[in-house]
Amino acid sequence: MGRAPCCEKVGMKKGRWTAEEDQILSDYIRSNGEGSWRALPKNAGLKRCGKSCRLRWINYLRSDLKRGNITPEEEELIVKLHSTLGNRWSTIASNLPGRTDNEIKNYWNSHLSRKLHNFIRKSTVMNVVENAPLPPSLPPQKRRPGRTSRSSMKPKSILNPRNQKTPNSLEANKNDVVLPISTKKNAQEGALNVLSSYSVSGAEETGLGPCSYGDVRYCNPSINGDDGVFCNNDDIYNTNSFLSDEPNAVHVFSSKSNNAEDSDKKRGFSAGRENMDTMADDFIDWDFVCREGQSLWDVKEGPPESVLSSWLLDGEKFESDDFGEPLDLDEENAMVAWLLS
DNA sequence: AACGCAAGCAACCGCGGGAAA
DNA sequence: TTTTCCCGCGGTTGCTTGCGT
Repeated sequence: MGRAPCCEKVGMKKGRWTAEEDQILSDYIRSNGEGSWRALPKNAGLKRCGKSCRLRWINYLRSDLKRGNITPEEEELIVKLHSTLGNRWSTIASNLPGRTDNEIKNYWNSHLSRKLHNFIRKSTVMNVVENAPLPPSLPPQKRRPGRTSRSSMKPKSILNPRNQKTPNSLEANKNDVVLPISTKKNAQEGALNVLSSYSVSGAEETGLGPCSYGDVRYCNPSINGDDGVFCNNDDIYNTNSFLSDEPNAVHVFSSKSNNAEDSDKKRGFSAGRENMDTMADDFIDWDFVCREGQSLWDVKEGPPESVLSSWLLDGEKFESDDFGEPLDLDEENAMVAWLLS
């Protein structure tokens, strides 16, 4: 038996709240207090779902909310807490007075996840030099300010033949670089392993190779045994070539496209961002990145492990796979207190 | 100046936990 | 013990705004 709806859906208004609705809700809660959200709309005379009223009050109308940008101090605290708590936004928010879980979640998904994205790229690229020289000069990143778009985080469709080149048709890019490869976590059976890349923008798109996230499982493992190919540029899935003939090595590719959006639209691709995260967990040698990486906010000083791990671990995965059982409330509070100390 | 695209944020949705009946 | 209901959380979506071309 399915759950009963939280409220009568018919006749309920959705979408943006008007100033008038805000006023009604605020007035009602100030005189009657919070709670009884299910009954609130009817009592207050609002044509809104109770959940919607609650959300509006908590995230916007409460008088104790702090407005304005997240400060660097708050950001650091968010990162620290996230490293311990994972995606438990409400718990994190409870340690940031005036901030809501929704606000922090949005901030993480926009600002901080992009930092993570760039950080991974930077940290892995920096290690390339251990095995092979980087190209003499990489074109500077050119992108609009702001976060990485959702669409640009999508893998290229593996279903569209346009996206699939046969290995034979591929040629190594002269800018390709060989990386050490992780054998800790293998991709799906029959797939190639990990890697990373730097991005090159401003060049034309010439086609998509088999080494983007979406395509990696179609790479032919016989090409070079355990080696793998994986590309991660600013628009993470773009790549156009691969070739490797060295054991325990992978190629880092230059990209010839900086606009995955158009390609995705043309192919009708759709995928959630978490898919990328999950796949990244499968493919990336986190130990390697953690060990060698540098701080996102201060490249001169290595970050505390607790902080660094936050950037690199998906909250869910970190709870279930890497850090044992979730903390109970007391342990969690103790951990938070320790972090805040 | 107009258009298109991407970022940011507000809001919605589904689910799980806990309390009450 | 089971069922129902409410609340809260986290993930996701879609609208608005602003920037770049």
